[in-house]
Amino acid sequence: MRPTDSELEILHVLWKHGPRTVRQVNDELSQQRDIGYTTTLKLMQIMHEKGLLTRSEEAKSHVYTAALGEQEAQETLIDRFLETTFRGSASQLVMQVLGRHKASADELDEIKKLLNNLDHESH
Amino acid sequence: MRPTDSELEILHVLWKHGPRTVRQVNDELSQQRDIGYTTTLKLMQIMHEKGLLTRSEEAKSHVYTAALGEQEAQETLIDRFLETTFRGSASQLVMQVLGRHKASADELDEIKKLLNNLDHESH
DNA sequence: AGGCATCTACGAATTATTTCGTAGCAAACA
DNA sequence: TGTTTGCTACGAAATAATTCGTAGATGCCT
Repeated sequence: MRPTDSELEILHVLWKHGPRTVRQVNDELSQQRDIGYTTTLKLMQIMHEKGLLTRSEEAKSHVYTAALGEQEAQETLIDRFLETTFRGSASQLVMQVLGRHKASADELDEIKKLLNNLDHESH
Repeated sequence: MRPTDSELEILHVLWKHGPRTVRQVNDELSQQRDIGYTTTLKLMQIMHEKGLLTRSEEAKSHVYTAALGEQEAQETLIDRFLETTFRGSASQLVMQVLGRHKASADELDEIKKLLNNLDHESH
């Protein structure tokens, strides 16, 4: 299941805040950009059909929940991005990202730690 | 200028082999998947309109060249991907990629070297 | 009860992308 | 010269993604 960009916007809201109604999601999205209520509604209905969201219909306003975790979604998207943009070369992607985007010292340390672990595994 | 997935396929061919005719690009793409000649032609014409490709019309078969470098294109795409999928957190992206995709020992070394350089810059 | 607010569902317009058929032109060939 | 081959240009269909208007239901408020 490959979320589109608009679908990702919605998923981000649900990942961050937990289960939400269309109204709540729309309020959040409205802060970021112009978007009509029925647009959000339709998107979430389609995502529900696709299985990206589950929903409880008990209350008058349905409450939606992301059907997949953030990591899980990111994995799918990375695979695809890596393939289309870097022809599968993970290290090339990493190098470009590190070269261009700032990471804090702590984050750099974390990455180094991870690298060392990878080294040990391969010995 | 944001290349689509199909456009990227074509750019990859041109980056790898240098200037090529529609026929040559199509021959290459045909090895990867089913695609009609006029599909490739149309795509490349549109990319030309958009300014993604330049072309020489001297010969009967036009010769196309990528108008932007591979790195340059990757930068644009990374920025967007980082934003939509990781909400801008570069280190999170790097961690996920390293955790999930194999890189050779040499590549890991290169990444470490880069990390050390980044460290020094920040001191 | 009557009117207002809020919700869902649905249809449809719009835009972008991908795909390919057809037509017309020009060079190569028999 | 007439036919075949290979090219470009163009139009348009098919698909996907995004957007929003309208209609109908339900509950709330006076």
